Amino acid sequence: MQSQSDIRLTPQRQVILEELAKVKTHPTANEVYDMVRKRLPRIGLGTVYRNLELMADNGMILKLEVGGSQKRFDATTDLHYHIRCTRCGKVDDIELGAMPQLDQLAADTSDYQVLGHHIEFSGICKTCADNQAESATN
Amino acid sequence: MQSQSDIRLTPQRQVILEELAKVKTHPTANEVYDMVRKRLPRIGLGTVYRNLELMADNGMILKLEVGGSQKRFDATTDLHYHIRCTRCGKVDDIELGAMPQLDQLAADTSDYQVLGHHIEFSGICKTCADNQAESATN
DNA sequence: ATAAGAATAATACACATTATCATTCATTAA
DNA sequence: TTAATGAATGATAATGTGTATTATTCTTAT
Repeated sequence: MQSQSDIRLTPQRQVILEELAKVKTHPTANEVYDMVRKRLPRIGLGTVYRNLELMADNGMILKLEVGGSQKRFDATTDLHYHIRCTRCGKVDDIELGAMPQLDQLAADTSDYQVLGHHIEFSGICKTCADNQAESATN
Repeated sequence: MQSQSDIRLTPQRQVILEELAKVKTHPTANEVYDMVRKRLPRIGLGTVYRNLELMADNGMILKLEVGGSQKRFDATTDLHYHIRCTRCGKVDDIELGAMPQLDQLAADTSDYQVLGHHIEFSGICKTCADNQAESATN
């Protein structure tokens, strides 16, 4: 019944972790694949998927199951919230203090064993808003 | 530039709406398809997808982009939150007052034009917890 | 009744993710 | 050091969810 930190740090896993930690965005598996491939050109896409999943299960990284059709990954594992641009799909952190007490409230009002929560804002990012304003004045 | 309430209520759309309103769960498109097919055996899956999407755009229903690989649909359109069972994938409403003021906070601390938010709790539903307890005592 | 447009059903397609499996790599025990 | 064992990888096939296409059917207005 061990579920933590006994995974071997293969070169592939190390590079995946390093590349993920490098960026402040929240890349999809494919984007991670592209980043990693610059250093390990022969790595397989399956390996990236498999290891991202594994590291997320291990608590080493965070798997974001946000809106949109792709899952995203985050090297920062402490509780924080996100905002997603409905135009371009980009996901950013939102600077808003965590509210761990929500879990207790949810536990009180449901018959679930509550494990956690996530808040996802949606909106239009600055880039997309600017692009829109630009094409409107044309 | 109309985006509201001028869609024709075809028999298919009516049945989709009725079946969705009947359940308190948050079915996937495929589940809606199965429900609707009992009354309209010749309906196509594409029709279900197309119309769920259309009605969501229209604000008649809610499209939930929660964790897991499938989108879910909800006949209740006012702001409320959800909890998802990480075992079976089921999604239930959580009885927790809406916090619309979060949008303002998010707007203050980001350069997004904030449109809304959603809170998704995760946990283990009673059924799954009971099943687990049962097999543990065997 | 007829023409014009909208909606449907069937099907093909696209994309993200998972499964399979032969090969390679790492580790352990002689 | 070497043989054996199991884990991880890379290549590829398969699956599943959702979207696009298109010929046909249905509505509606005349």
